[in-house]
Amino acid sequence: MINITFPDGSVREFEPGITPIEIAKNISHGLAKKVLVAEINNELHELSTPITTNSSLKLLTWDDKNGKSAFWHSSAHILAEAVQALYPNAKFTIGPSVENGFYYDIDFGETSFTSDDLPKVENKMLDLAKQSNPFKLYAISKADALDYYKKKDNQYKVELIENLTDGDITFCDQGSFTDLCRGGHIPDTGYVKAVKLLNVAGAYWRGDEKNKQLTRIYGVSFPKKEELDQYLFMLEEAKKRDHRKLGQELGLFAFSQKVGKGLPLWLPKGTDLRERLERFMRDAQKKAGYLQVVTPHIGSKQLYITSGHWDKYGKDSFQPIHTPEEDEIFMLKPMNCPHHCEIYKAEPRSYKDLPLRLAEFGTVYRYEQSGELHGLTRVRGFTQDDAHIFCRPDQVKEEFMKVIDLVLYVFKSLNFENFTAQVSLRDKVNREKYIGSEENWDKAEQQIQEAAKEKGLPTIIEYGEAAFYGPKLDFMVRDALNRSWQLGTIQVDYNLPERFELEYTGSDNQKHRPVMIHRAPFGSLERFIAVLTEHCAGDFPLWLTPTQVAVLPISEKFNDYSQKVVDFLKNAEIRTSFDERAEKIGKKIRESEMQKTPFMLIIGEKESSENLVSVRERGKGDVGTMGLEDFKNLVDQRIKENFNQ
RNA sequence: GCCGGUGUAGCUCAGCUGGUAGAGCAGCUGAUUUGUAAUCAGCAGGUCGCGGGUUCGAAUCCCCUCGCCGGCUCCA
Repeated sequence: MINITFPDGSVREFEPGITPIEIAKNISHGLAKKVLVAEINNELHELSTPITTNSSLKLLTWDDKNGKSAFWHSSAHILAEAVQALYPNAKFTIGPSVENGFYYDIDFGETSFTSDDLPKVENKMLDLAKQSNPFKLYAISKADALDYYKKKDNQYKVELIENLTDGDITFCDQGSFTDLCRGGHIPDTGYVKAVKLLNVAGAYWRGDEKNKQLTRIYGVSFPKKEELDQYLFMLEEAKKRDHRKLGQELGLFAFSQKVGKGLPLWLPKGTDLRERLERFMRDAQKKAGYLQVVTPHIGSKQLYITSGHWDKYGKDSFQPIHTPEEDEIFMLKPMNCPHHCEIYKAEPRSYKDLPLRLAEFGTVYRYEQSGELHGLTRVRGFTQDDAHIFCRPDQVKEEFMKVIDLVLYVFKSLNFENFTAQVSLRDKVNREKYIGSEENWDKAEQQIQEAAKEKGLPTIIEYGEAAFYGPKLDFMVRDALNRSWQLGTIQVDYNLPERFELEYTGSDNQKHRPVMIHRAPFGSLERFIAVLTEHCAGDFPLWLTPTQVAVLPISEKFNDYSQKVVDFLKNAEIRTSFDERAEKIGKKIRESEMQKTPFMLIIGEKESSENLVSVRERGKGDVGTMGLEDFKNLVDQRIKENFNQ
């Protein structure tokens, strides 16, 4: 007999060779129907895999992350089978599951495949699913595997197999389709009840832009039709939160083809919101000991030769600006750090001056690839809430922790809860692409991780994601469509102090080199506002929103009293709009609702004769009448609630 | 930058296989004076993204180019 250990720690005995599906049946009929795949000793296996030794076993269903992965991965096989049936010459490469579905990268050769072709593939997939063909995993020798794909003239699979070890290679059959695959499938295709192919896209073989571009088909599948409907509904809802749509509807920003792509134009309301955010950050930074500075939008070529950016990015940047006379060359500034280094150098520094924290809302320009531009999240001209902290090596960790506090304060004030912290370290192998000493890197990487840990941040570590000059800690937040964006960033830099020969006099009266920390809690105002907009679906917090109150007279007869209300509110520094048109109240309310105005004051006969306002609050509806002072107090109280929660 | 899609009035969109453009909303004018998500009527508004070609004739077909959208690659 063998011992099987379950996730709850319980252990049961079974005959050697028993399969997970038999164990599931043994536990309950319901479970046996629901279970999709098994995790045996922490590895995904088919339910038909015999277990011969003492093992741990987790029976995974649709409710488990890995259960979904197996389901979607298996769906990718069905996608391939459908494509093979319709396009016999298509060559298959890889087809994994992803966070929300699956894809398959396919070389269609000369045939063009477009989104118009998706429905017929989708239908074929459903046909194949209905056949309930079992997924059969079996071992194959490297020679036979290579032979199989060489006959099919599939250089991609051949390349994959060549990198595998003989003895570890498995194929998986379902219906008439065979694929190289390491396993972890659902029992048969019949489990897939609903399929939606979402889009086609180009993707480079092995993610390298020098390689051939393949056609990637994205899809998602479900064990129940209703779940697909729900998912599609959710996607529609998410689109309504898109900051590009809301930005236009709420009059926050615009783009102009004439001005140029990736160059946002801030409209009055957007500017209002943006300036308020700036003020918020400026105040927080003042308390945290930052000093505000201002630097020009351009800098001489020499500045960037010193910083090293000229060599590394010169060719891929906006091209230099030449003056009419002499050989003067300037560049649009792609970052603020070199300027700040020169501010550091403007006077001699003592160890007593450190840390020196220089902050600037610095507008920078970067030549981003055209295909990368995306609303406000990826633009060519943007403003960072930048600051550089120059400190002694022994202050790095403490400064780092203070910045984490600041970022968390910002996130809390704006009700961001779903963020992750990503620690980006060097690539474990290719060390030559990083500058700076091994010792400094090790020290910095360690300090970042310690600081994050002590602050209790939920972190993920990514190797190879560090900047070339130092490791970093990024705060990642998702947009409406679940795409992940980097917002706040904290980066250690041992490079620029070296290149700019920054120094301070220590207590030993010797010259020492400071460490530089780059940090931007918002990241950029553009991206931050984009993600914030999607996060709150345009319902900005009361303290931040451009228009806090709309005053809506029921008829023009009450415009005079309404004007008094408006004056009172403006005097109380409450941002107020006044709709004095001769429209019906229903229409005025509707339009204010669509503008997501937090408060509306409805003014009619009763209000004007009794010096009252009738209050309609966002999300609550009519909350009754009150005097002006009481209303002002209500607004103040709501603002406080946001910060105290 | 690459693959695919797309581009008609300020906005959202219609316009079949080629016969020189239409709706709703917004705007303007007038009427209406209204009680918690759209009052009515009239008017005005477009070199159909730009440039070229095919054709007797192009929003529609072809080529080029620009913007936008979905991915890929990139992101100091």
